[in-house]
Amino acid sequence: MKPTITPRKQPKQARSQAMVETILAAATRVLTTRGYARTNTNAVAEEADISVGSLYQYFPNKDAIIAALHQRHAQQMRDLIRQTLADLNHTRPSLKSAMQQLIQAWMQAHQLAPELHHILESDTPVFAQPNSNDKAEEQIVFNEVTQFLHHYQSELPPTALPLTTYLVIKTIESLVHAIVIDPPEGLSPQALEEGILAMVMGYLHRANR
Amino acid sequence: MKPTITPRKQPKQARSQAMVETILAAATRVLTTRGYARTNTNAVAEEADISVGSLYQYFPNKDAIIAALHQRHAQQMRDLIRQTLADLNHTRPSLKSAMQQLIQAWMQAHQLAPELHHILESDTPVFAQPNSNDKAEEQIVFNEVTQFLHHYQSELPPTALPLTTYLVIKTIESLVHAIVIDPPEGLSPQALEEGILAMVMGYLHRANR
Amino acid sequence: MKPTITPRKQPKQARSQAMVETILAAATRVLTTRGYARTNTNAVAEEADISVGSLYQYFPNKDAIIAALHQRHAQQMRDLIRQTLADLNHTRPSLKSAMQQLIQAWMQAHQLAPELHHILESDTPVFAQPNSNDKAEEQIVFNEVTQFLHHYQSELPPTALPLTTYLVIKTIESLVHAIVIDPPEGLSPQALEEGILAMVMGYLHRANR
Amino acid sequence: MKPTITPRKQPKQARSQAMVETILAAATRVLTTRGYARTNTNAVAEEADISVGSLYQYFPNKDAIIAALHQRHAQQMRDLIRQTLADLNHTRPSLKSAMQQLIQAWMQAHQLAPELHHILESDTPVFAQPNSNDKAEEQIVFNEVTQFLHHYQSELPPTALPLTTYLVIKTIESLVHAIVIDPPEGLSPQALEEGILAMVMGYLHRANR
DNA sequence: TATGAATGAGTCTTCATTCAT
DNA sequence: TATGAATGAAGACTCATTCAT
Repeated sequence: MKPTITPRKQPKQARSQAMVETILAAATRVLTTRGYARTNTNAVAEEADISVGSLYQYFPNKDAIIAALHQRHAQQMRDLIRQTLADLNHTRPSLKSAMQQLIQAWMQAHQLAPELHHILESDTPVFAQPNSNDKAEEQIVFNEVTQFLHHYQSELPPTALPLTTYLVIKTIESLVHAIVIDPPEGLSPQALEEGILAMVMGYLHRANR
Repeated sequence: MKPTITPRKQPKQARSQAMVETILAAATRVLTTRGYARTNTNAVAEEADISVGSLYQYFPNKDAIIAALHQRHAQQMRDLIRQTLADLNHTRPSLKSAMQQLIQAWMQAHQLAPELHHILESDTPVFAQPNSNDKAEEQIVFNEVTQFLHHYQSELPPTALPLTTYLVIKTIESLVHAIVIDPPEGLSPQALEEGILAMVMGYLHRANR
Repeated sequence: MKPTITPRKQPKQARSQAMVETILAAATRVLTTRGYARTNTNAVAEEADISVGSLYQYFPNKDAIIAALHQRHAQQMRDLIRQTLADLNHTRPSLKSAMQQLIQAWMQAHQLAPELHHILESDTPVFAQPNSNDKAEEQIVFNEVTQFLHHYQSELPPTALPLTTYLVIKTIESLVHAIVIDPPEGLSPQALEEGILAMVMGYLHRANR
Repeated sequence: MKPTITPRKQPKQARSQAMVETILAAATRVLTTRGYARTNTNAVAEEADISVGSLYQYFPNKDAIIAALHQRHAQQMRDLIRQTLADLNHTRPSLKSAMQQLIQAWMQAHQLAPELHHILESDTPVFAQPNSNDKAEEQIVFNEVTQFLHHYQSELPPTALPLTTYLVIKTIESLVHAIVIDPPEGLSPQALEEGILAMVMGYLHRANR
């Protein structure tokens, strides 16, 4: 029923790519200023200083814009995480230090564009399931974390790694999200970050008890 | 700018109360079937087998219906959690057992109406901040958990209780949410539940190490 | 097409009459406070502290209420004018003095309920033509003024009396209306009233020149 | 509270201007045929043979259309009056002849679109006060008449000119309005027009007595 | 390729009126 | 007779999308 939400043209040419960026930037501004309900294609086009017609040259419909925004933002966050994971694979610090860096990376990822992130998570409808590309990317991060934890396997309790990975990722992700979106009063960012680390390390080291 | 979101009539009389229930039930059905974007007041009225006019006798506008749904659902979830907390305060089992029961309660709470929960969390715009009543209720649960943990203080590391409470609640809540909304393939519910418990217990007992 | 706009029951009984008055008073308040567009039957009923159903016992539809208001107000104004005419017929002062008193009467008539008058004249649709009763009443005033002027015929130029009457009435009525509804800045009420008198007297005495 | 009433686009381009004219013409037809209460935007759009959407491209809301109609009509009337005043300033006829021509101009002005005029005056709510532009235009006519009367000052009684102007304008305007909107039976237009002239001349020449 | 005027289906919301109690 | 909950037709307005230029 709902038409595709993937970009109409693969922006291979620099010109198109620039246009897409312009539109997404405009959409970000409109979205964060007015919220999803008041965001409409005409406003985005105007903000991008192009005509609606041109906008539809690059996106098949309104939701495709939001989807692209979502995707781009998620990609940027993932890139940051993956970069950190790559670094850790080189430096190979202690598990605790590694976890600390990972948590910090996640924190930074959430702070790339906190307003947009907030709106995308809370004010914007989900369009179908995250598409297969997203799923795949998500899986890559999952695999990389699994691999990464594998290096520390000797320190870990003999739980199946996938479960460990899943819980570690979700815990970090969720707690960071909660802290950034709705910072609890009376608890310092510092203490919260240490708390997350304690949570994850407590889990990873529980077997030693 | 946006008008009130609170119910138009305090449904004190049984009749009114029934009407409100009828409308919310219909709204739930429409919302979970079509999603927020395709949910409109006429459809809700039709589903409830009443006229739009009647609907507007009980709710000042469309969003007030969603808000009421949100509130009612959150209330039901909270009630279940608080009931469990009350029970635990009587039985006072071991910390581990208590946590296990608490996690199970949270799981049940999420399964009261998983579809509605999903839609409300992902497809529905936030209407301003959760209202003060919600905030207050949230705080009550927080306080009860704090108090509850207080009984086990001797077992816990000397961290400030509010931070501990915050992290425990958010962790349970987030992980349960993730598991219920998007169950990871290859990991059994059983294992996941144990994993959550391990996560929380690892955190709470980390000091003993 | 539009149903009748005359009161459903001739309020012969005191009880009914009182009810009608209550409703009209409430309608006046609502109308002057909110304007016609925002005046609705439910609001009037509420203001009158009765149920809508009861309201419809006394008026067949919304416009009948406005019509009745119009009629009652016009009647009160006419009564005041006619009273003055009757007085003048007794005292029989000079033409000039008579005209002065007549103008003052018209002024008072417009100030019986200036707000209601304003709304009725400017914000309220006309319902069909003024009904036959109105027409008749209007005619009576016209006749009385004609008769009254007849007494001063010797002073007047030999114009057909109906024309004279028409112009005198319309001139007084219109100027008083204009002054009351939208008082011109920089001109004192006193001066304006004298101006109207000068206008009418200039006209009536023009023949002597 | 009520949003603007001024046209959405300044119809600078010929195309837009034509569209605005089309809409106003359609609105005139609908308004005079059905009356204000039964005039709705969809009907106007249909009558204009355009879509509602297009209508809203040129007018921000329903009342803005009525307001524009009002304004355009008033402008046309004023133009006619002002043209006559300009002519009189050239020819400089006798006061009586001048007044006669002025009255006739006012008569013509009222007959530009008598039906529309009637509806606009009696069936249409006032939208706030006439806007500042209207006020200003009104003032211009007032000033022009004042200036015009100034040329005949020697013939006039020593009344302050503003008062004289106000009364002359209002009298002509009101009587012409009354005659055109609801012509009295038994009185010929000819006689009525002469009557108005006599009224105004009687007033202006009263001092000589 | 870009433009942006035009389209019109779709929604929310109001309120005069009815009628079962 | 009074009540007031229920009705649902009607209408203002938005905005995603198209297409002639």
